[in-house]
Amino acid sequence: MTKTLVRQLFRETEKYAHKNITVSGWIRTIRISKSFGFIELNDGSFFKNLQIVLEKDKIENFNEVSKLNVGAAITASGVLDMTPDAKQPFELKSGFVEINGLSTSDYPLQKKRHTFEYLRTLAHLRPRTNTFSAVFRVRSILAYAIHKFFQERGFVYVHTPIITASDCEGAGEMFQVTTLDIEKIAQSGQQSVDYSKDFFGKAANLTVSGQLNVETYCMAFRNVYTFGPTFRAENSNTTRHAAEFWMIEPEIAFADLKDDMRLAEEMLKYVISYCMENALEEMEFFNQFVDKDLLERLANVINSDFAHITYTEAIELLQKEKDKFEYSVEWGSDLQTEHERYLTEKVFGRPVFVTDYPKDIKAFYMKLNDDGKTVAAMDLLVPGVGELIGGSQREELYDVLVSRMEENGLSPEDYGWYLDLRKYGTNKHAGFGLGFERLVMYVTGMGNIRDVLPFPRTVGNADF
RNA sequence: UCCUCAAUAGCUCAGUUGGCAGAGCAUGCGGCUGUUAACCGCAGGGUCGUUGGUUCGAGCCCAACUUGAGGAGCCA
Repeated sequence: MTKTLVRQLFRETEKYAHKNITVSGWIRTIRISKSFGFIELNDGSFFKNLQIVLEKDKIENFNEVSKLNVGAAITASGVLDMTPDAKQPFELKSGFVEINGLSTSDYPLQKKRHTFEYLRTLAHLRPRTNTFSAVFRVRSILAYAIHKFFQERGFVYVHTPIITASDCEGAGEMFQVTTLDIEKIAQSGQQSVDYSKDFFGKAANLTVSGQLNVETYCMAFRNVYTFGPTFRAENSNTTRHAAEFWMIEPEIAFADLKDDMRLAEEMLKYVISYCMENALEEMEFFNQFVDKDLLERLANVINSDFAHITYTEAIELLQKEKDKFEYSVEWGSDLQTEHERYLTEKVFGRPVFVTDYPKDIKAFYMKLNDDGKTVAAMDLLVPGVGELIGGSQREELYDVLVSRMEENGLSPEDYGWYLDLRKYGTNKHAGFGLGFERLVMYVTGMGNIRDVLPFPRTVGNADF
């Protein structure tokens, strides 16, 4: 039996109108009267449901079907009827229903609104709800759009390692990876751990960033990107942080900070446009039920040029408005969340690049500017989410990089392979990191990172 | 890690000044010939997060703990 997908019915309606079709899916709602009834079927291929009409005298097992619970899996055949005057454009007048899998009366998803907190406890069932079906289809489409953007421009996709024995990169607390029996070590009472006995012969961790590794491939392929999981063991409990998240890190050779920002802006506009064209129904749903200004805001992002401001200019601007802030603003300290949001939401009302931060609050590998005080770094701030992208031009001068490492308390001998890149054919290069979940949040309007990760891992929570 | 708030039926919530534990939805049964979170009737469903305290009496007041949420820091 050839199955028709509900997506096809909506996308190529003329082709299926008045024809006999067979569909399979799960019951979202069921309404039964004495001699007829309706089933809303979702087959997973499309955001919207197909209404199936059941008539007692046309369906052999009507009584059995009428007792089905929400969540049951069925296969139904019949004629696709056009219903231009009804709420739905068409419906399936069913003549045959096969029950594939029953559900029970304690099915936890009701035909009503649930809180996101409750649905987080049902991570295995929540993709069956409207909101999460929309979120995770958009997540998939966005991931594809990112690959499409970079591949169309000749970027090489590099798989940087998940496990790393590199010393700290200053990007955050790391999860240790070990095959040592820690219970045995604890019981033995020994004072220190002999990592030479560990799997890799030294201490190893899960990666906090693929950047240093991908820079090596940048120096071979010129334009490269990573897109993979990243792990941070920070004890941070916010709507924007997870212990396991996905990051996109492009790196471009023979390029400076301006090229980097141009790339970031083009990429963001590209993936948002792609999503709005390819997830129409989902985006409309978000605009209606999650964030009323979403489509307008995203259209504004696509059509306007991003703003630019240097860190120093931003500090001057914020100092004039200091009454509005809880925290004071001083040159040399990092911008607070309230400052970032004020800049992007109130001052500019669109995405803004803040550039040239003081070197002391940024990473060692960032390009030292001619003033000797700032580095060629950029953060892209967006309304609603805050920092979406962080990037920089990299320090390409061997001696400067070594002294920057020493200033940051790192031993250059631990980074021999990284320094080699400055020894053999160094050139200006730049890159950025984009938190994929923050992008999904920005595009969907969802307010909590736990609701854009299929199975979120946060402090104290690794269920499912 | 810090600050604030919350926890009552399967879900979403109400519960007055400390005095009999409530509603809607869901569930079960019955009704209904075009429903759209269908509708109408009836029924079942509770250790009020946990532990302790104050009180004649605690869902309500107090303390600690647990869990969750929001904000801050850290960051992507």
